[in-house]
Amino acid sequence: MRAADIDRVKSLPLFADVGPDTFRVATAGAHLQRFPTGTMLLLEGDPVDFLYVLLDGQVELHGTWNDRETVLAILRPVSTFILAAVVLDATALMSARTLDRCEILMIPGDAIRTAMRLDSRFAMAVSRDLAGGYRGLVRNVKNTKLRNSTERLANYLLALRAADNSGSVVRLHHEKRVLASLLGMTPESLSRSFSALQKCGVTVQGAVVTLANLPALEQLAKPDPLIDNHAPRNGDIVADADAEVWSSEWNRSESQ
Amino acid sequence: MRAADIDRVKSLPLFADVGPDTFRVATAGAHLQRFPTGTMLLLEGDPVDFLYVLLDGQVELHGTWNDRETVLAILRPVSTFILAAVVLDATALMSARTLDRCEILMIPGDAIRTAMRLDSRFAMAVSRDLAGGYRGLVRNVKNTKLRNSTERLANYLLALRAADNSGSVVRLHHEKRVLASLLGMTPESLSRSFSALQKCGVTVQGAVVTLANLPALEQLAKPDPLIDNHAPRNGDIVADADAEVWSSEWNRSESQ
DNA sequence: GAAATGGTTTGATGCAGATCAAGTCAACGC
DNA sequence: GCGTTGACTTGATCTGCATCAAACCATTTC
Repeated sequence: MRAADIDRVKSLPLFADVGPDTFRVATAGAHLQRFPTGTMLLLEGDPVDFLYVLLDGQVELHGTWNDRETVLAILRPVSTFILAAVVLDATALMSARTLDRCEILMIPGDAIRTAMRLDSRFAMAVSRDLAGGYRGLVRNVKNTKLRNSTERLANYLLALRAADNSGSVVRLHHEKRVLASLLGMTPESLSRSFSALQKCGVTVQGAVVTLANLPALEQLAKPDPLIDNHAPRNGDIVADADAEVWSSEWNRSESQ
Repeated sequence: MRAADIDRVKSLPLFADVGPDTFRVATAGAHLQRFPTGTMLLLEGDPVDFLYVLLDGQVELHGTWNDRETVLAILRPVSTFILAAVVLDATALMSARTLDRCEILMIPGDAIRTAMRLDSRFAMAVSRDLAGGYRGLVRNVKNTKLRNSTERLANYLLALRAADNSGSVVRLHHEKRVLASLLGMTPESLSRSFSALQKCGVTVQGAVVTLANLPALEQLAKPDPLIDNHAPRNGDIVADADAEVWSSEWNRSESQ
């Protein structure tokens, strides 16, 4: 593992707060691995032996039932996943598949649990990570139960814009069919939702989306800090505690 | 607080593993309170100052957006809620409302965070609790995204049966309109889903539901251990680790 | 360059579930 | 008793989204 990679791992919220000794215990036996596109890293139902740290590429988490499949989250570097299963030493509830060539650090679950036992600061960091992931999922559930598909898309676009702090042009980070499943709709419906947003100044060219009329888009989307983590708090300063920082997608969607 | 109540709190997974000293720190300044039916304990957006432990009665957690409202979970004793917000010292993402007269222990968030810092075993217990809650929500998301409303109802009934290990007669624990919202449908649709299940031997009389043809119901419901926490693991012994134990509802739906 | 491939869009149609509106039933109060 | 209230059901209708099918378009492959 390169020194630069070690720094990137250390800079994760999960490890930011721990001393070098705990860091050594936690990452004992960790190994870096590269995977080609489309690799199944983990199948739902499998026992989970490692905490995964995505350093490069994209990973999709999905679930299946009765021949149906749905995308639950898409991860981008640097993020950890299946922490919850590691903490409980349980089997995976979601499958993980690489969407690109990926570079992933795999940390034995035992090492994580040992480090937690030895260092309450690390255990607290794990708790904070899990709490943030929990709240991300609560937001996700509210999003799907309270909004229709066009509203979800509109808010997704605003969240993208906020995350990449881009101007009026945002780039989609993944294929539209993947995005559709993530947003809980079919590719056809996504396509039609995009056209429905034309009246709010939204135009699409491949992966490039132009938001020409932000006020109109926001009026339709009605972003809400209690659902969309990017949305502005009504008042004042952002509390340090809300370093929870992430919605159900991309970066830091702590998983399982 | 009565001695019996202390024992009930101690028997929570969150506290089961900790020594008497940590328990004393954690519950310092805790006070027991009674609330009438329909009391708003917490409004989404409010800062969360206490960890709540429901000792008696039922509490509904719900979320709102744009004049729409949805029930996210229903808690039954003994369970804790809003642990995630307490850990992060953040504002609530869900509102909490009593459905009955309730008896609730309120533990200052500071005390919880202090106890975590002092005792890594307690911090690990918090992590396990949050991890279990996280996985409950993952199951919930899979349930809503992968199943239609009749399938969700069928699985709900099977879960009820398993939780109360009742025979072929189960009792609904709450009003049908609340159940409908929890399952992500309207009361009218719930009513029609119940009639749709008649062909699987399901009959309803008020809160009493009779499951006269379990095999048929299961064939429609297709319960899955990766969604429904009650569902039988395919093989052998249930791992201790899966003491995660709960789906998104009733008991132990660790919240926020 | 032609053909094949795979993602995306567009159109026509169908259906699950929401909405709107009565109607039923039980509990409760005066 | 009788009327009120509120939960639940039933029926008629509407609509958002899925499904099915074809067309489109960019890449890749030979």
